[in-house]
Amino acid sequence: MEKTFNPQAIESELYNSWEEKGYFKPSGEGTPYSIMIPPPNVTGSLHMGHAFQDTIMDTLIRYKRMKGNNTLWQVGTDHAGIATQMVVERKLAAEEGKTRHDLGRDAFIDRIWDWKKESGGTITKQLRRLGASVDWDRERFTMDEGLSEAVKEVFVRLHKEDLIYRGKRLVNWDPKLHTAISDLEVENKDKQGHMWNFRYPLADGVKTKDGKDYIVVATTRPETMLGDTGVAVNPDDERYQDLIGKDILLPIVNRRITIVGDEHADMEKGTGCVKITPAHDFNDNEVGKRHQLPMINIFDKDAAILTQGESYTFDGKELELDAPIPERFHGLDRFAARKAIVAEFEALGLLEVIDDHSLTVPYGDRSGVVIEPLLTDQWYVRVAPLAEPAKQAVADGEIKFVPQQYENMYNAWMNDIQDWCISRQLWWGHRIPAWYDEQGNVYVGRDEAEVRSENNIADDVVLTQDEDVLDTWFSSALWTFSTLGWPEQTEDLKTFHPTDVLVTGFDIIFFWVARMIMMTMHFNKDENGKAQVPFKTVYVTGLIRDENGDKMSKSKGNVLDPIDMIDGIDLESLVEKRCGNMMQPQLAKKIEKNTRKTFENGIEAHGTDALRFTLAAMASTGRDINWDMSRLEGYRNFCNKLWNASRYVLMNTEEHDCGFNDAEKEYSLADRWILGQFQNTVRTYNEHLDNYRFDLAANTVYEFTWNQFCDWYLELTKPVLFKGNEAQQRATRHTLVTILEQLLRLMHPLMPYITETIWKSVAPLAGIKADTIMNQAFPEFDASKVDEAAMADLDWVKSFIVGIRNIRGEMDISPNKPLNAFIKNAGTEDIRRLTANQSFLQGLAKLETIDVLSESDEAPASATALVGEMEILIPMAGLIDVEAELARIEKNIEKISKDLGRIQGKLSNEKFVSKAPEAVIEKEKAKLEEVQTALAKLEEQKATIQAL
RNA sequence: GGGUGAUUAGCUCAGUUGGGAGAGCAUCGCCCUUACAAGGCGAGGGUCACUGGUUCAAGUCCAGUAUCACCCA
Repeated sequence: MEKTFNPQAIESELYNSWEEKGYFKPSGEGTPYSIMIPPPNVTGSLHMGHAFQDTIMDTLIRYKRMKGNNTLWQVGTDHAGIATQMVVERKLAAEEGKTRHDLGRDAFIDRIWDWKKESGGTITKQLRRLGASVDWDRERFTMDEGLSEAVKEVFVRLHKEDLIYRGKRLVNWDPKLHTAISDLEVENKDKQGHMWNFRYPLADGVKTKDGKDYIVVATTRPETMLGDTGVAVNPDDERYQDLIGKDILLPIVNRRITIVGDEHADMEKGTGCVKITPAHDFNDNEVGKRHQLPMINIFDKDAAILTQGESYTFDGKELELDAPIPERFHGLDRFAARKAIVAEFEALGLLEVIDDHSLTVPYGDRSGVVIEPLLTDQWYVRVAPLAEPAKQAVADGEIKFVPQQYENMYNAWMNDIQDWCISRQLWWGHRIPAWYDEQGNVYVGRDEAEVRSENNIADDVVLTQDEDVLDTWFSSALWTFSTLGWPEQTEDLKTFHPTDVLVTGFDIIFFWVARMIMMTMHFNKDENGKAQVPFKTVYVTGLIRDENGDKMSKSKGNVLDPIDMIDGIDLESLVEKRCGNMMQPQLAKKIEKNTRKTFENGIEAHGTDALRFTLAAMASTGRDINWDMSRLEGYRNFCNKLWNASRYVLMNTEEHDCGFNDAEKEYSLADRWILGQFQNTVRTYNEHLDNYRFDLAANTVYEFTWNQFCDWYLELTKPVLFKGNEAQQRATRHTLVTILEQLLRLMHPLMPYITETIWKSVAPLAGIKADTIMNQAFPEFDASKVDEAAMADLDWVKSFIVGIRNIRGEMDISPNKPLNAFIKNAGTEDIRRLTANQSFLQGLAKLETIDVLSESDEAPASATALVGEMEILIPMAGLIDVEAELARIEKNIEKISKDLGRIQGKLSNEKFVSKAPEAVIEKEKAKLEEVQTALAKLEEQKATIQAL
């Protein structure tokens, strides 16, 4: 074995061999256990968040696989409608100067498939590098044939059940991408803006209570006044009560609109009068609906002013109402229109005041432009009926969130759920299975033939399919069952559904998790007809942020590629990667500067195992993670530690008798101790994994490996291996091999590569003949191997050695210098332990002699260490000066006196003694005695030395 | 405005029935000791955000305040 662990040398080759041998496939035996990967965007690449979640999924899958479950980790990608279409459109524009319209729909879609072929491999390559043990033969894509069938089937069935409908509604319109988006795709940002106060003249000579012939409305969107169809005042507002039902003559367009009384108008806010534009504001829309005001649309698809307002009723019917718009506004963009309208009000003397105002502005999360509420024809899922069972499933504990607090978030959203706008004005996606005849009648069916036959439509009637596609999340919502073959009732579906765990980020609980629960429960029933949940547990991860706690994003240029953590990357390549091909090139300079500052020397290679271990170690419950390179380095060092410990074990066991036979074995105290320690580690580790506490599991195994196995046990084997008899050596070798072999199995789910590599050398020594660690049994706790007496004895040995090391450390005595030790005040138990472990003590504390003093013996002037009541003396002659030892004793006395004070305080408190549980009091009493003894010994030592 | 979470060592974070404040990294000292200098041994470092309450006992439970983050309106 190499002296330093070199991950690159082993990883890819191992992965390929695992994959080739089919180890990732379900075994077909044991209790099924399945996880569906949250499908990443096919044209994207995996970021640290994916690496995090994939590590957790792989850890769970490998853990369960080793426990004998029939495990399936289903892999796949989604087609990411808007994102993908945008990428290909940009590419097309950059390379050929064409738009998708130049190509036409079919040709453009072909281009997207080409692009998918070209870039789709990125993710699968990354997943392989991460060691993800997914069953590649089952890889799915949301746009593949089977899944498209499922999408169609679901759409048609929901439509038949009247759970899908089409309607002219106010939607979130993205004027840049020319598509509707769901409210989840809208990002609300707080902005500083203005509030314009306009005078709206009252018609028919009506006057307000204080004698004015106008009222003042306040608005943040002046341009929409062209589409105003009413003004609302609060019905309880005495200032305006008598104006309800009266008319206003809307300036500029000279339309008569009515004053209505509605709670929406807040008496405290502004003037108490609100203009109502039902076609361009969600709140106004509600008001309009309540008062049956007409809706007037004034914007086109670019959010520029129309030449003529379009008026509708709330049933979506066109109205006869004439809504002319003066020519000077025609075609103006909404922001230009705003300026023009304000200027005109000012010119008319109707602009009262402009106030600064902070407001929330909706932005499209993809396009970054301000979203416009717009009246369009869209398809909707009526979600409320689907939400009921979905809420119930969580309430009943059929689905558990880890951490549990996310249930609140889920419930809050589900309780106030809005219908889901599922149509998108895009080309890339599942085309909506609806056809129109020339009269505009709509028919839904699996294909045109079905539509014709079900509706008795003659062949000569022209039908055209809806141009729109479905929201990507519509197909993702079917992921757990569509990937298993639904609508066919396949064996896979029966075996692996419901799945066990969903591992995902909190940011898509609404987008995906909730919708998956609703869709799955609606379409999947068990043999008793009970709705099936998609998964039993939702493990919600936090976000991975950069070292400053900022969200990682391309535009900030602080994104890290997990592969760069694994393989390393030089600074220039990293700068190029972050600054090249940017949507906002003006940011490149700043990003370059930050990158050069944060990663002065680029990034070193750390290997997959170190990355995975780091991610696991930082995965505490649902909190965001601030990425910390030094943690990664620390865990890479851990890999190296494990590697070298294994080298030591192999060097001392290979080609030796390791006792996997009938030959006599004489186990040392250290052997019995480490076997027990390991069992305790196994127990806690299992518990932590079962509770999804990957951080604690990682810590447990780290602590055992480094602080127990390496720091103590390996050192304790040296005296045996170098000086012991054959039976002793055999037993220690047996223990070394046994512990290491099992430890590797224990760690395999977290660190697959290094464990497999070492295991292949170690397993044969333990008499195991197998190809891979992957399907070895997972270690289970065995109480019979925990020897409590050995644990106590070894604790004593440790304190002895640490005592000597303390003296050496604090007195600057080289660890190489052999010392002579005297023992004072030893009890019979001390003597037993001392004689039984001479070689350990001498070896690890580097002692030349250990002499036990009898009570009458005169002790030389010494530095002292305490083990219980026993004193270890290191003669000072020639080594230690009096002042230094006095200072050391003084420091200890101070420390212990503090403890003493605290304990005495407690025990002299009558309330404590009378109310605290007996066990606690006993513990304090024992502690008191211990501390008092130690203090007395120290004082005694101090006096002795002072007397010199 | 409503809700959730966070605040513990210089940094990143653990701390699960309330009972001696922990880890990794960083810092300081000594050591290239025959598995490992990506190492060994030792050391220093914290009014557990603040205020009040419950309790014999609070980082932990309760109430409030402050700051930050996120979600919703």
